[in-house]
Amino acid sequence: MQERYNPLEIEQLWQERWAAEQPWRVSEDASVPKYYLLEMFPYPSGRIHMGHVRNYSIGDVVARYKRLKGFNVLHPMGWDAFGMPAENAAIQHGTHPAAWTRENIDKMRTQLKRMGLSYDWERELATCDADYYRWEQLIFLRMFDRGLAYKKSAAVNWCPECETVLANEQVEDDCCWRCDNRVVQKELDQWFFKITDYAEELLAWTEKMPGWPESVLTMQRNWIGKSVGCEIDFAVAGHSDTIRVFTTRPDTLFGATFMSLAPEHPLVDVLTVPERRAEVAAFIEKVRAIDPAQRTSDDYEKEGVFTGAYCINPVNGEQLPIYLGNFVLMAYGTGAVMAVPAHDQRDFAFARKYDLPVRVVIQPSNEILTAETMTEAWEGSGTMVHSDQFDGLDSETGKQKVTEHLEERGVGKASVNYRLRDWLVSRQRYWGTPIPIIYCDACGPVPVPEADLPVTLPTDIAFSGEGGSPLAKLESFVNTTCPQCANPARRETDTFDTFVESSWYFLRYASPDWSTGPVDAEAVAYWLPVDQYIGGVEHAVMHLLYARFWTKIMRDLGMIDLDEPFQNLLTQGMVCMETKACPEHGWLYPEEIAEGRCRQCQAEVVAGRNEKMSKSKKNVIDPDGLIKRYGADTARLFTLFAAPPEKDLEWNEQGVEGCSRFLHRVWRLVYDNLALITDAGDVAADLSPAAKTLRRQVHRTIKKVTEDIDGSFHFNTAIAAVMELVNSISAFDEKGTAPAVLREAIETVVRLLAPFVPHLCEELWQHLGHAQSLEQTEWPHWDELAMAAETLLIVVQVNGKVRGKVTVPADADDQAVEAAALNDANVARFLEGKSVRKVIIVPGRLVNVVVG
RNA sequence: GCGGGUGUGGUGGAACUGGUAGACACGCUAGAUUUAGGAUCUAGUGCCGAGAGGCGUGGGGGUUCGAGUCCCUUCACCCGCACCA
Repeated sequence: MQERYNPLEIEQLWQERWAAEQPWRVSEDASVPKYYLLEMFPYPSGRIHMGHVRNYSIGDVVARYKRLKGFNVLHPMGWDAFGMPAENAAIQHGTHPAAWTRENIDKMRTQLKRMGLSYDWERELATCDADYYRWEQLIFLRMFDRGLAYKKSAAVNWCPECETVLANEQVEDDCCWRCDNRVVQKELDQWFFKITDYAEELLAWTEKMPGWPESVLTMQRNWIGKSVGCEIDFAVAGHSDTIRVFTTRPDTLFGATFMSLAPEHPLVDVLTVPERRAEVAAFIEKVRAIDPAQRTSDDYEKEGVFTGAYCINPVNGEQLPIYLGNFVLMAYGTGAVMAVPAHDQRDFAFARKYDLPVRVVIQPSNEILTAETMTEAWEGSGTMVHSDQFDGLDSETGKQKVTEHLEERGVGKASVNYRLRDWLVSRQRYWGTPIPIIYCDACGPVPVPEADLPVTLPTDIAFSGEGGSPLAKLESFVNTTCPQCANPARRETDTFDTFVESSWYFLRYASPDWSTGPVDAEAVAYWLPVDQYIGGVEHAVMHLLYARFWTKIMRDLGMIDLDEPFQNLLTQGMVCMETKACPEHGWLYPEEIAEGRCRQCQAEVVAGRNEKMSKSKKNVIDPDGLIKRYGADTARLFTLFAAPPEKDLEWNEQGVEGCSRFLHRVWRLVYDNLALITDAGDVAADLSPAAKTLRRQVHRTIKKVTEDIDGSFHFNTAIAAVMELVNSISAFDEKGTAPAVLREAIETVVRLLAPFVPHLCEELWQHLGHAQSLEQTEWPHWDELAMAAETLLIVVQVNGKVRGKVTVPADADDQAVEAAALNDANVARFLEGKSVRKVIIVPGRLVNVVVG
C-alpha cells in the first residue's frame, strides 16, 4: 500500500475494472426485490455541468446503497438528444445536428464514466435514434385514431424578417434574437394532445402520491387549476347568436353590468356594429402584440373597446353592453366573461375606467357596501341582495340555486373548468421526431400506415435559420403518395416537442432493445414504477405532468399496466453562483477575471446576483477541471456534503479542499494502522471505557448514516457523522490495546463511505485484506446494545436559561435528576433567595427550574 | 401578476415530535513540526463585555416554564408560468 492517496491513479484502475466487468448490468429476477432508480437524463449539450454532477452523485449514492441492501437495482442512463441547440449549432457553425449531437454524447459519456457512476450502460439510449422515436410515432398514430391527437389553430411567435417561428427563449424584449426585428403573433395549424381529457385523473392521483413532495403536488394541482362553476348563455340583442360564459360565481349574476369578450372571440366580427369596426380592429391589433401572461396579470392596465352590441342577462332581461377586454383569454373558459364589477377586481377596474355601472349584489357580514363608495371589489362571500327571489340567501347556497334556476330554463348548466390547456406538440423545426402524417388533397390528413414506420428524419438538409422549417424545403422528404388513394401527397414537416421523448424514456429502459413495440410489457411489469426519480425542481410541473399523462395514455392503449410512473420523487435544488459582469464586455466567465478586473479591458468587475448556473450568464464551473485536479471521489463528496439535495447549492470552491483533505485523512487512517489491525481478532466482551465509547460511536454512526441515506437523502449530515467518527478514531489512544475495536471502527468508515466515494473505498477495502469487492458485502448493521450509554448529560435551566449541566446515570429517576440539578453549584447560585415554583423535567434531556 | 420555495456566525451548513443554537466543514488567529507537502499536528474562533453576564436564527408582534421550530404580520431573494431542456 502506498503511503499517499493518489486519487487519479486508483480511480483509473477501478474504472477500467468496472468497464471490463460491467458489475451493474441487471436483468429481471423475480426472486430478488427490484429497485428502479432514475435520474433525469441530460440534454447532450457537450459538457456536463455542476447540476449534472450533483444530480448523478445523489443518484449514485442511492443506487450503490440499495445494492448493498440486497436489491436488484436498475440504474440506466441515456440522452434527451433532440432539441434546439443542435439546430442552432448547425445554423451558426455549419455542423450537422446529428453529428454534433453524437459527438456531444460521446464526450459526455466519457465524463460520466470518469465520475465512477454505477450505470447499466447496456441500456443506454438516445432519443434521436429511429429505433426510439419510431415507437413514439406509433403511439401518436394510435392517439390520432382515438381523437387524442388533433389539429387546431394556435398562435406562435413569428419573426416577419426571418419568416420563421421563434421559441419563447428566442424572443428578447419582444424582438427576434437573430435580426432584432419585432416579433408578432401568428396563427398556425398545430398538433395537440388531449391532456385535458385526463385533467380529472391527473388531479385525483395527486391525492394518492405520498412519495412526492407536497410542494410539487400543489404546483401540479394549481397548474391543472380545476374550478367548479356554471356556464350561462346570454342572447345577443337583435341577433340569433348567443354568448356562452363560464363563471365560478353564478350567485353574482344579478350584478352583471356588461360583457367582456376575448379579442380573438369568434363572434367579434359578427357583433361589432359598422361604425365601431375601425376602433375594434385597432384594439385587436394592439392586444395581439402583447404576451398573454403579461396582459392578464392583475397589474396590467385593463383596457377595452365597446363593440356597439348588447346582450341580455337571462335572469332579469337587462341589456348589457358588449366590450372586448385585454384581460380575457380565448384559451380559458369560453373566452367570454360576464362582468360583475362589484365582485370581481378586474371588472371593477375596467368599470371605473370606462365609467360603467357597479351594482352590489353580495353584502358581506361585517360592512355595508355601496357602489359609490367602494374602492375595490368585494370578492368574498356574503348575503345575496338585489337578486329578486334569491335575496337573503348566503352566496354559497345561491351558487347552487341560481345554477338550478338556469338549468330549469335551459339557459345554463353546472360546469367544471380547468386552467390546464391541451398540450401543443408540433414544432416547426428539423431536429425532432417527424410527425407521421401525410396530407392528401382528396383524403385530407392521412396517418402513415404503421407498417411504414419509422418516418425517418432525413440527413441531407441545409440550415439557414430563415424561411421556416428546413424539412419543408426538402422536396425528397415532402413529396410522397397518399397511403389511401396513391395520388401525390405531402408529408407533415412539423416535428414533436422534445418533451414527448422525455415522457416515456423511463419505460423504454425496461426493455431498450425491444423491437416489436414501444416496450416489453413484462419487463415494464417487473421494473416499473420507478422507485426513486431524481431531478431538478424546475421540472416540477411540465415534464413531470407530461410523463404522468403519457403513462396513462400507454395504459389506455393497452401497452402497459401502470397508473403512475414515479413512486418517489426527489426534487434537487439548483447549483447557483454569483454572476459577474464587466461594464464593457458584459457577463464574464471566472477565468476572464483577474484580481477583480476584466482581463480584456482592466475595468473593475461588477458582482451580480446568485443565480442558477447557466452559460448565458457565464456563472459556470466546469466539473472537468475539478475532477482532473482532485479526482471524481472528491468532486462527488463535495457536491453531496455542501448542502442537502433539495436545497439550492451555492458554489464555493474553497469547500472542495476540505473534502479532498478528508479523503487523504481516511487513507492515512488505514495506512497508519494497517499493521496494527491486520491480525486483530474479535471484539472482546469486557472493554475499557474508552474502547466502549469508541464502539458506541461506531454503531451510532452506522445508524445515523443508514437513516440519513434511506429516509431523507441528507447526505451532508451522513458525511459529517463519518467525519466525526474519523476524528474520534484518530484521537483514540488505546489503539494498541484494543485492535479489534480499532479494526471494526476503521472498516466501518470504509464501508459507510463506499456509496459516496466508491473508488477510494474499494481500494482501501482491498488493502484491508478482503478478496471480495465491497459490492459483494452487506451494508453494515448497528448493534443497539453497543450503542447504549451508561450516563446522560442533563442540561439545567433556571427560568428557561441554561445555568448548568449535570451527568446522571442513564437509569436515574426524575427525583434523582432533580436533586442533581438543584445541587449544581452554578444553578444554586441562581436559586439563592428565590422560591422554586415549578420544576419541569424532560427525561434524558433537560431540567428547567422556574423561580419567582 | 399567478403558483412554489428560501432566509441561522466572516462562509457552506447542523439542530429528533417545542427542550444546550452554531454539529461537520471552509476561512481566520496563535503555536509546534517537517525528508517544503495542493502538507501535518495542537489550541482558539457567533457578537458585546476585563469579568460576572448580556445579546443573538431577515424585521415587528404573540403563545409557552422554554421558540430557529407554533401563530399573526412584514421584508428580501430564488425558481416555474405552457416553443429552453
